[in-house]
Amino acid sequence: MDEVRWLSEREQEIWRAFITVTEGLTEHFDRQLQRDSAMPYTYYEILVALSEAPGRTLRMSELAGARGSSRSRLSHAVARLEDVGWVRRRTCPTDKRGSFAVLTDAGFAALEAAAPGHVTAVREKLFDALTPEQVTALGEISKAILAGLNCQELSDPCD
Amino acid sequence: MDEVRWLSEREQEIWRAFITVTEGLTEHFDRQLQRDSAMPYTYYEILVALSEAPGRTLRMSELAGARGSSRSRLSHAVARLEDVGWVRRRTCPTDKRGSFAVLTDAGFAALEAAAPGHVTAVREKLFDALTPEQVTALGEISKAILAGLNCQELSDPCD
DNA sequence: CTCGGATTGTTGAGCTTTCAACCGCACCGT
DNA sequence: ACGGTGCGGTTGAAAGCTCAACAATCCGAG
Repeated sequence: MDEVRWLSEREQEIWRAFITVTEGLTEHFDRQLQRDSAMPYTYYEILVALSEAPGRTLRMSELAGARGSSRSRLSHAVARLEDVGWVRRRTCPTDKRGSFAVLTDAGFAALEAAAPGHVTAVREKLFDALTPEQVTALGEISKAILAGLNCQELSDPCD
Repeated sequence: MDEVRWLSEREQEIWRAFITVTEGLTEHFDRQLQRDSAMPYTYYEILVALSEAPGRTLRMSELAGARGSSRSRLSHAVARLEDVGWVRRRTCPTDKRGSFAVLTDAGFAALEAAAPGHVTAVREKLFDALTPEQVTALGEISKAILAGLNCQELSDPCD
């Protein structure tokens, strides 16, 4: 089974449209947050995750795992967020290898300030562009793709 | 109309799933290309665009505009692609400001070598995960979002 | 013809991400 | 207790992207 199943004309068109959308949306949201709130989208995600956690605190590994971020990336990011005073690190008492990341009041305030603009952008550019049926379909499509993505990063097909 | 239209529980769930998918897919494809063909996805896109152009040649601005890339990004990228010998620059005879980017034979060969793996990844992770109806829906959804994205980067609503 | 503004493309600095190497600590078997 | 294995997290270098500034050229108005 060495044969490549190339994309048909129609599939190519859909693929191009899809990839253009993902790039366009992420760029749009990233720019909006950077411009209005001086943070990249990935940092916004970190602040959100922390704000929803009990005690606004998460282990580094949980924070990394919650979203698909690598440990290294998160470590750098949290270092930067510490510099601007939005996050603080605390050592874990029960496991001295571990680290907690804690959202500071300043960080929470920054998130509160950033949220309206971001949510508005998401609504305008994503939900307002779609019919209710399309929104539903998008949800199901996303879950279907996610299932296929997570099933293995190992090498072999999951079916 | 200063009120923020927050996302409902359901909308949040869909949004999260969608953003996770886009991040997951782009990371997956980027890794695959980097691992198997030593190029990031953005470079792959540049090679594809050039390979489809007449004479495998495009003006820098056309190349940038074809995909949503900034001039700066493209300039850096082409510089790098020139270093590895996949692209060559030529000055434009009719407009001395302009530059052509030309795909070399080595670049075309690299693209031919990279394509099967990439297309296979796209098929496995995207198309195989969806039903035919979902594929159709994804195409329409993408076009709808694109229309909303392009209508203005200026500032004001397009409706 | 000439000047001013717009266009094309490049450059360098700063920031984020990735990759590989690494340290310290926990856990487990002996 | 001891030693190995592996986890949790950090670090530094290299690579890519963004942003702002810039150089060179083109174009149009006077």
